Amino acid sequence: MDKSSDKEKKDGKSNKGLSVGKSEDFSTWYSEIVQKAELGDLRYNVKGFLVFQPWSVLCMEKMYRHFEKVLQDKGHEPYFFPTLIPEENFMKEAGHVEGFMPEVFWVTQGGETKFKDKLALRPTSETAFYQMFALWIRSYNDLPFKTYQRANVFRYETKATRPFLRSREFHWIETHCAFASENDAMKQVEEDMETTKEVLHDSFGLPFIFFERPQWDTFPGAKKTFAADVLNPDGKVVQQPSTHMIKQDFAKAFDIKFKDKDGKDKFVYTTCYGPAMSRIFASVVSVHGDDKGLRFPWEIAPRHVAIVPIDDSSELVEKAKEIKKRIGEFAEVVIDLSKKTPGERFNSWEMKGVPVRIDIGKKELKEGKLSVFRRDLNKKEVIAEKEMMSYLEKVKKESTKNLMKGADEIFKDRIVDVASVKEMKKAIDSGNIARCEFCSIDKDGEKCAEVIEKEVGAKVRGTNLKKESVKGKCAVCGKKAQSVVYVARDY
RNA sequence: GGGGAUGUGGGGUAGCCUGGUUAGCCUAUGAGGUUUGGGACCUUAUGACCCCGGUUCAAAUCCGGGCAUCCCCA
Repeated sequence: MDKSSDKEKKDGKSNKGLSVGKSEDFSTWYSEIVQKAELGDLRYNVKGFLVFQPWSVLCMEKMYRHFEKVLQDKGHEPYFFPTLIPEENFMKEAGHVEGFMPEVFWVTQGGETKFKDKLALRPTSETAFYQMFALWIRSYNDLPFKTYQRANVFRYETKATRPFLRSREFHWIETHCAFASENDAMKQVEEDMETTKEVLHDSFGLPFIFFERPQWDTFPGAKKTFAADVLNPDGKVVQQPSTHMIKQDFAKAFDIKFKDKDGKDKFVYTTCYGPAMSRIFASVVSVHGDDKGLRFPWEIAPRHVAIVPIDDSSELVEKAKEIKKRIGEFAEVVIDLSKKTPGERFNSWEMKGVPVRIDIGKKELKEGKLSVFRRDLNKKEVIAEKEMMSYLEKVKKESTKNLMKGADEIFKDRIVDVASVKEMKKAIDSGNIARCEFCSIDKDGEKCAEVIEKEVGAKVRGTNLKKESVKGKCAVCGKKAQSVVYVARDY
């Protein structure tokens, strides 16, 4: 047998499972898991767009529900705004225009009629919300005014697109809020950061660092931008929710005024916050996944339990149904009646990442026991059937914590202090985040940041919100340092 | 922004250099059957050369153009 047919055989087999471990080749692992666990179908024939398949949709729906509940509890009211934004709105705020223009999809025609004023497919909805804010907000009694919507937005990305991580259409929540004072607005920004921690870390198990972005890297039209960076296994960071303290320029451009207690008309202060479900999903996949495939925190698992009857005899199928009924509302259960061999079904549920698998065969039936497998620990054990519910409760309670614990380890030892560009390059090239003293994250520091981009191929992510003491010199230009910044490659 | 590749059934690929039979293989999918405790097997069926032009008796293969996609570097 020659080499090429050996390879074919190997390739053929790998088509079912993953051909590489996550740690040995993350990039290949990621594209494989997207296809093989049926998260998304990339064959849709518009570049940068993909079909979201059930296994990812079910998870993202849960994320949405969770996020929306937290936001509503904190006083945000839900809206659905139109997808189209008139060019006129869009052009009102100069900084915004400059930042988003290169990425906007335009609708220029309806049927045969060419529009005189084209319409933007929203890349974000400030300019849609704000014109309505101007109509709705009258008095200080209307403030704070806190809204959100779940929406899909469109951006003509010029960087390489990747499924879920960066697509030209993505799914997110955007909050838009208005306040009477800058102080109130700043408190909202802090609340947004707290929300991010509650949801992303405490519920979804994703570790991140919140940075204040340098002045040259703020949201177009914002005064200050704070963003959570999640670290990927390959050492690159992914920007997750960001929250923005917006300049009053927007309120002025859209004429959003309120009559204050003193009888005077004043402009509001606005903030916005944008957690992207599709991108958070990408982080859940890449952070929690292992060599066998996906793993999910219980709360956002597409399904919780898969029951695999070893063969298709009616007694086993009946037993599976009975167990499903008994689990009832406690967890979402699928019974796998596909005609694949048991081994293949075991493997495919592990790849798909259900937290618990229950195998039922004649052996279990006879002994009144169940073979159970928990994905967080990849541990298989035999339990008495009557212990089933307490076992599920235990896994529900522990599995998210276990994943979180594993994920928190990621940052450990990955932050390396450096004092020169050379050291920085070395640290970044070996998959770390570099931390150094830096002249300034105001405009003055931009030149040094450009040097870093050019020499190291990485970006200044900003300053950690936890205050860090500065005593030395900028690692790039050698002038007196004012900040400690983190530098990383990003997606 | 710069560079390098590649387009062959649903997915992954061989064939291309050196033009020539019915375009091979793995996988997926449909049907039938034997199986079933960690990625089974048999029979059978469906299904492809990116587009336009050129060279030629003959093009998946060579040439030109277009379109699309992927990778790397800064």
